[in-house]
Amino acid sequence: MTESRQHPTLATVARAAGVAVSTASLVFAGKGPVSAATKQKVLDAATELGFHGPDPRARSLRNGRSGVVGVVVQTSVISAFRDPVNVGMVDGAAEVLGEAGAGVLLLTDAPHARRVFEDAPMDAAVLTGCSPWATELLGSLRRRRVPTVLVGSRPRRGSPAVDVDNPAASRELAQHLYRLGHRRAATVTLALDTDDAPAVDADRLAAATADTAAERLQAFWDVFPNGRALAATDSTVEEGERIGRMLLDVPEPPTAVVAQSDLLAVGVLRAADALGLAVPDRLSVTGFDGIDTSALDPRPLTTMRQPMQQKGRDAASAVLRMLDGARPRSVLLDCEFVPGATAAPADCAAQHH
Amino acid sequence: MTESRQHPTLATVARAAGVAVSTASLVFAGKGPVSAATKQKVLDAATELGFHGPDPRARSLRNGRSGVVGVVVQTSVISAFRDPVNVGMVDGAAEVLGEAGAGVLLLTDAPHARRVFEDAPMDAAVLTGCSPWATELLGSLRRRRVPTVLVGSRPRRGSPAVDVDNPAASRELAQHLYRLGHRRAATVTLALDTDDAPAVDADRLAAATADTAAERLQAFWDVFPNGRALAATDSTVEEGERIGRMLLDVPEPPTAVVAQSDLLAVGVLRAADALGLAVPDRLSVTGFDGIDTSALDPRPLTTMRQPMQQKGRDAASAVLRMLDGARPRSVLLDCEFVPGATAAPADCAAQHH
DNA sequence: CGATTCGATCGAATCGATTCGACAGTGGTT
DNA sequence: AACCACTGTCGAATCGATTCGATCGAATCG
Repeated sequence: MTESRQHPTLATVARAAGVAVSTASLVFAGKGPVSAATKQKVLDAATELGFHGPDPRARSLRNGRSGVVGVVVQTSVISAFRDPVNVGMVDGAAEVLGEAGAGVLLLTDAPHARRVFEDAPMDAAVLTGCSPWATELLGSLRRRRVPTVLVGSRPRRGSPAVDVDNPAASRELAQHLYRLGHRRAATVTLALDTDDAPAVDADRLAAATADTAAERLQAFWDVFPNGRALAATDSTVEEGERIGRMLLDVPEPPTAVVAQSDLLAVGVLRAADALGLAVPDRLSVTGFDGIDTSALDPRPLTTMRQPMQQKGRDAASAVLRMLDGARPRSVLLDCEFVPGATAAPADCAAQHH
Repeated sequence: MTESRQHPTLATVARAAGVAVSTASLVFAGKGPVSAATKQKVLDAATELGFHGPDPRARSLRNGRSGVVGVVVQTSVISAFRDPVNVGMVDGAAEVLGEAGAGVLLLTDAPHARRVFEDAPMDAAVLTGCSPWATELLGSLRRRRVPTVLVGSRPRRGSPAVDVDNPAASRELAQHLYRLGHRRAATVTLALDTDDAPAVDADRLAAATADTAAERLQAFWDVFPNGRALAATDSTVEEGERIGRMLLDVPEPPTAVVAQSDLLAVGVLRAADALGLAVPDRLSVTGFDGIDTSALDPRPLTTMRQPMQQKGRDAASAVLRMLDGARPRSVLLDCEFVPGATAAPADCAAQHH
């Protein structure tokens, strides 16, 4: 009686129902053979005592699973989720994980959250992006024997990766411009490393820590070997405009700019507007991602649409398979070319300028 | 020796170091008095065996804390995070929780994720928004004795709430318009309930499930008792434009539109543009939130800036205090009026139209 | 009718840590 | 010399479930 005000546990309920704890457990697990009468007795006792299912903590200790998958995004939540690509990815992952009964533990690589990262109960992890910390975080996860899937980088140390085929997609965009007659092209890359300086040369590419940015730049240079490349620090419209101005506000501006993300591309469009360069007449601009930019700019972007949510879904199912002991292979998803209206044949006047 | 390939546990390490489990535990907890020599022995044994800290699952069972706080957003991640207000809130919460060593479990009120919601290990929860499910979810959390803080709704059933002072802020905006001479005003509300129909009357307001939308509408009607009100289904630019057209494409359009969010306000601006109504000369538009809309529209919005991240931070610290046994009071944050450039004195021509 | 299954239930071990009370040794106080 | 406070260490109980093997009565079979 003195325990009537305590947290009810399986033991409490079992006692009240006059059965063994193990039997009560069977009832809640829905397994084993339990007579209807006993089941009802247990359920009644549970309602009576206000017991609403077994404690997840105890359960997770016993079966070694917490039912939680960590999803690690770069830097802060706010800056990661400013980019619809990340949001789409997390959404896709949350969808699949949710259906499988697993929760999403949102983690960042921020230093002040390292304690959480190290201590958080998680059965598996999805590590997105390519921060300089990624390697370190991956190491920590491997030590803890947490199966990990990478998103947006190459497979490493036995962890499979889910990503789009960046080289193919980027080459397709560059070649599209090349076939339209463009010979003077430039590119705005995503962050390649922690360096804030925009100038990018072959050495910096070789030392880059961000696989995605590096692959896309390499593909660009495969098609335009002498194309100028400047690195943005973030995938935002503002950065796109800033770098765009640097590329376009010169005596002999390029006739085409390949931006490594749609947000950057919109920024380049703004820069072009400000400098009086008509798009696509005088300047062609391509993006990457295929997000909805209609709210940002009326001109539909020429871009590659990448399946963001699918990336999240695939990463999630890979991670779930790893929990079942499988060793899933890396996944390379295809992008889809979106013609848009920001790329056109190279303007003769501009070429002969 | 046969256990050399097993998961190392505290017990394994203790045995290898020749000390008791309890002593080894002291070492990792950094508590109790342990001699430097013993400490080193344990640490060495741990490195040797590849033991990297105690298992969070076991720890959480023992001390009844998992170090995880659930953050519940409405519907899917992708639609919740389309709104910068939610992102800012989650970011603020993640920041405070991270510093306190707690993880963020991202949950949705989606039906297919109910199992996760019920079973997830969490010590406390932050419940955002006012979906029709909120009451039910709150009930479930209370049964599980999970301390909960609400964001964006009124305090309920002993759960404190963190929110901005919607009545005051909304009244301030409406009065601003009134003082500018506007007498024919209309409003675009956020979703009031699950009904998709735009028309809103006093009865619907009385039955509304979304506190925020209801409070803002009430304040609007306090100032403009006969103002027309239409409800959006989402806080998006598209919805703003759709409802904006319904409000403005009539014989005698209002001279001012109060939108309940900045995204809706930008949509109204678009609708005004499309109908040839100059802003702010012929039409004044106000928003709410104070997000950065520069990428969406060059005209700085007249709006109320709400401290989104602060909401998240306050909710997080309230929840942490509840974990310490306190019963924190609800928090009402102030908004800041942003003059912007989309509200101007009522145009005489329009008034006399 | 005795032997065999099968279904329902129970007891006890286990998951991996935390923590409290006990205990031995050490140095200082009167 | 007897006593005390304190430090460092240990053993054992505990958190709340899951699960395996054992048990026992009843139904089935030859």
